[in-house]
Amino acid sequence: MSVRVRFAPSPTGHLHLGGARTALYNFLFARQNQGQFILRIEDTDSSRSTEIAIRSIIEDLYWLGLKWDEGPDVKGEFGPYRQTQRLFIYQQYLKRLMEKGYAYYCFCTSEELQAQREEAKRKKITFRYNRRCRNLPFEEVEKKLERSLRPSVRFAMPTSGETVVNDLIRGKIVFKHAELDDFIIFRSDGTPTYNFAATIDDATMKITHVIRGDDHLSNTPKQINIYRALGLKEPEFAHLSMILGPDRKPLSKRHGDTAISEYRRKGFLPQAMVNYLALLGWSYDDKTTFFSLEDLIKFFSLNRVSKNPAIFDFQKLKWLNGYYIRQLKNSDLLALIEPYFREKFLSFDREKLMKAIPLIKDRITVLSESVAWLDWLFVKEIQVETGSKEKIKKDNSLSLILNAAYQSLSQLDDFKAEKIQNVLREKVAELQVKPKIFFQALRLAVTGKLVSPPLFESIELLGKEETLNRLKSFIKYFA
RNA sequence: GGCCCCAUCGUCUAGAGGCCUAGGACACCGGCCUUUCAAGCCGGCGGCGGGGAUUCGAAUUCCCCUGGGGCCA
Repeated sequence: MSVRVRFAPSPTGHLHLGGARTALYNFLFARQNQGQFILRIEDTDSSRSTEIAIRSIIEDLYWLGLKWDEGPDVKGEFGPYRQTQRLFIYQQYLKRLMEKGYAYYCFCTSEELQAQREEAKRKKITFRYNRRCRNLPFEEVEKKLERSLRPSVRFAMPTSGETVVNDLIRGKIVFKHAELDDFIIFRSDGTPTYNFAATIDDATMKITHVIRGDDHLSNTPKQINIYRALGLKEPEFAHLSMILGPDRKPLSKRHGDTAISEYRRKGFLPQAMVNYLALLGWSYDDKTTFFSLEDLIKFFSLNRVSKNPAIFDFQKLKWLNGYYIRQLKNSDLLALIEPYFREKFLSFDREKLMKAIPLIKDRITVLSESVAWLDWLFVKEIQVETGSKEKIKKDNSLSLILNAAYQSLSQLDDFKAEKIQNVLREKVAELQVKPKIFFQALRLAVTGKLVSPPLFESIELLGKEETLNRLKSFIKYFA
């Protein structure tokens, strides 16, 4: 039987890092086994689900390069792929469960249940539903229904024995039935609960491997019992541990960006995201670090997925992103950073930007940073960083240096980096100043910054006329 | 509170009884290169949560504790 896995997000917000990793692992597992990867939207909580979120999740998954074989936007024979459109299926299976005696109406009110809860608390025992409605006589059920009481529906769990989950990552986990409750599978408003809907979906979509977050581990015995009650074949389970923030709490907004779309916007590359996420909880061996999606399809395996929760390391992601930026062809990098320049400048010289790429390629770690590295090249008037002048030499050598540089450069016809360097170095020797002082002064006058791309190449790019203009006005106002 | 999961450098991890004087990567520190910042190269710092047990021998197996997390309430 061919492998079928799914990623089943709730469209209540953006695709976040944890979800992306789960999707990635599912995708890899499917591809590696020539199986099917399915996208299912768990939008039963319609109050919090939005169309925008669905679109954004889909967009982010595609951006990461994770394509699915069946989903809301890709037809497949097990659809529909949105839970809100599958209500009729849940009702069908609910009916079957009721007929087989594995589900029953529960007329207990929330007040009654609350009272039970409080009593349990008082007696310091664990609250468990007392199963009062489990064996209601048929006539009584009928009578209550006729009085149009709106019952919920509970699943009749086995009362003894145990359910064993053979988790592909964690191994054997035993849950005693005595610990498990007759949980609600249909609410009194006629909507299915998560555990029921997800299970029926997985079963009817013929999912063979459920790879999902750790937070569902405790739900698994309930779900397995639904499969069994229905006589359906259970899938394999693999539970991934969570991604945590630096404080070891589940990753959330207060730890910084958690949405994939945010990373995309700032200029992270999908290659880096995929590589980083793959390594966050999985490893191939003791040294290999770089993996393309193709590599991962080849090398990924569930039994090398780590059991411990992983703390998200933004630094390492950035480092990886810088690495992938350096691997890019210049023309590709140009295309990627252009949007950031369009956002900042009404118009700019695209040729110039292309030529500037080698100067920043080793320096940027996120695409959006390219603007701060090169803005001086495209503005009419540079902004001199406050306090920067004070950081370089304070005596009057500043004007001396800049005048000398002006003189040399103005006499230079072949305005190329190498030539620029030559004449300036001559000046440095002649004036007997430290190269650092000389060049930092010049850098500040030309770019307005003390940290910039390599100076001579920068000056060449700026062009003779503009360079001289900047020197002149800098001398006038600052030196 | 009940049940469940997890535990190796600050972080991600390698490690499935002797190959471990615990390996790699990020971060950090130092050096080289150098006009700044990077990149690159070289080097350094740094860890098996604690206690028992099994064994000739334990990071590795078992038990307890502690800590973190999840689900249910």
